[in-house]
Amino acid sequence: MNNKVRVRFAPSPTGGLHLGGVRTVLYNYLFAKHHGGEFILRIEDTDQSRYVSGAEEYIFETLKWCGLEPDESAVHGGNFGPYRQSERKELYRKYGEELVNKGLAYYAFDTAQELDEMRNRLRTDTNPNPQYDHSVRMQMRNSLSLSKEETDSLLQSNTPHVIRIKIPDNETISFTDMIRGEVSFDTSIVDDKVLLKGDGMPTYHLAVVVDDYLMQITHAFRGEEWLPSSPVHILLWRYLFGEEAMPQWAHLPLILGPNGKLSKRDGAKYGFPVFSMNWQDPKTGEVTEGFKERGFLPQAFINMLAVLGWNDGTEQEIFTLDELAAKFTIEKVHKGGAKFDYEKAKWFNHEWIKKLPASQYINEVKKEFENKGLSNINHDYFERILNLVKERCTLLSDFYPQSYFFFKSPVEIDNTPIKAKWNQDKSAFFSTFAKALTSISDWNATSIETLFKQLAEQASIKAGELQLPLRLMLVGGKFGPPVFEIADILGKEETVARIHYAVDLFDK
RNA sequence: GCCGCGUUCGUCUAAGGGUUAGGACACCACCCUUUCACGGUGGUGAUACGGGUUCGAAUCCCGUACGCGGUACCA
Repeated sequence: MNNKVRVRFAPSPTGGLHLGGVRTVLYNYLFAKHHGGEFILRIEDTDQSRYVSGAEEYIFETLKWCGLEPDESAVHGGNFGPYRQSERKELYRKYGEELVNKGLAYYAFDTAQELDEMRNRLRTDTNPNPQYDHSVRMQMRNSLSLSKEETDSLLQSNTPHVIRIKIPDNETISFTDMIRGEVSFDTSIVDDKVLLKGDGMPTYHLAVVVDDYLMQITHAFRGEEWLPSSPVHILLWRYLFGEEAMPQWAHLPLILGPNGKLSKRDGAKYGFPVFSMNWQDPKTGEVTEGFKERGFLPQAFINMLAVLGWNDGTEQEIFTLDELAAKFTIEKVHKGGAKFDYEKAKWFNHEWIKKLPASQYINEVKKEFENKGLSNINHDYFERILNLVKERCTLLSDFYPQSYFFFKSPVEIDNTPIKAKWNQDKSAFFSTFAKALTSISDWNATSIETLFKQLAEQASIKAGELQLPLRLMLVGGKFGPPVFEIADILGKEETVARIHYAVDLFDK
């Protein structure tokens, strides 16, 4: 076995991927690339009752959009498959039985009712959540409390059962987390977790250990909600494959919403996306909005997630994926949970819209224009416009309101900003200007502006006083890029037509 | 309840015994610009609390508070 870095992201296909999930993918990916290692995607679909159709496809689409393609997965292939735990079902039982044979685990025949009964019986104010552990295991129906004969006969008659790990009591288990350092637990408060379920599927606890071993995972990153169950996993490693073979672990801090743990409800409540892409629940039809559809660039989304809980030690904040891969180290991951800030997320997107040439996102924007009824847009013309207005756009969806006027002549113009100062002289100026424009031979922003200023001086009107009216004529509102640039792009004919139209309107 | 993890401006964070506690987002002011932005300059604003250790603590130790997570045949 070589010592090449191998990491995995192991989602459970139960719905859309939210911020925290994508960040976990990202950190896995960055760590792998940083070390020239491999990034594996493993689907943890061991709970058939929670399976949601479409969720797996969604995960792959998200990775594609983000540019975080796995080296190995159910769709990318690889030598350590299958990469779906449901397809590995047969593998797990033998490890469970190996543990039972070694006396480190046991068969348990308790029904759901019996478990309820035990918990109700033991529940008190100081122990609201009784566990199935060393203190009660001998009172339950399992291969420890039952005789060998009873157990065998139950097994032979196919009595539904699970395999539980037999957690030793009074032992301290510790490990070194790459982010948190030394962490330890007392096993007497750990319960005898189910390893193999009644339906023959493994639980997460068994599956993650077996698969991380079989897939030769060297470093494992997961959310900090897993920290409390780490002693179970360590014991499993010790019992099955040896602790030396165990991957190094890093428990990532959680991403929080405005009120604690970030949930998709927060998105609806506070008006920001929490999923990477739109997710429609196949059962309820409910749609949860995604960053993609909100108008985020994948580069910005990734960048924002990367620095939510990580920094490279300098003051740099804008990073490309390649830069991140080059600079990412797990030691620089912050220990505390991070509250997601939508305002800052938007800032990242704005920065990326400005940084990238419009050609990188022109197709997405064009799609939106088409949806709004503007089709047959000339590609080069459109690209020029996007580059001109991009610094005013925070989201991709801002491009339409910032530039639709290039494609639609203003019809109703609100002239209140200039109404008080509009007079005969100005009206005359614009008529002269329009006429003069017709004969410009070299049509560009500078020549238009020069002409405009010359004529203004001849008419003894301050050029500044004429700029806002001109803007209103060409744009229809008090916004947009520099007026002469607009005239330049609009072209001679259209510019002149808009001026004539508006002069008539303002004169009324 | 018990166990674990965490805690620096409103938010994301830097500073791993000696700094006027730095940067970014947001906010405010001014400049640039006779649109809206971009940009520039400046400003408001933080080491949760209490004890130690030390010449010296945001930094190390202990306690408290608060937050989050876990306590399923879910992951």
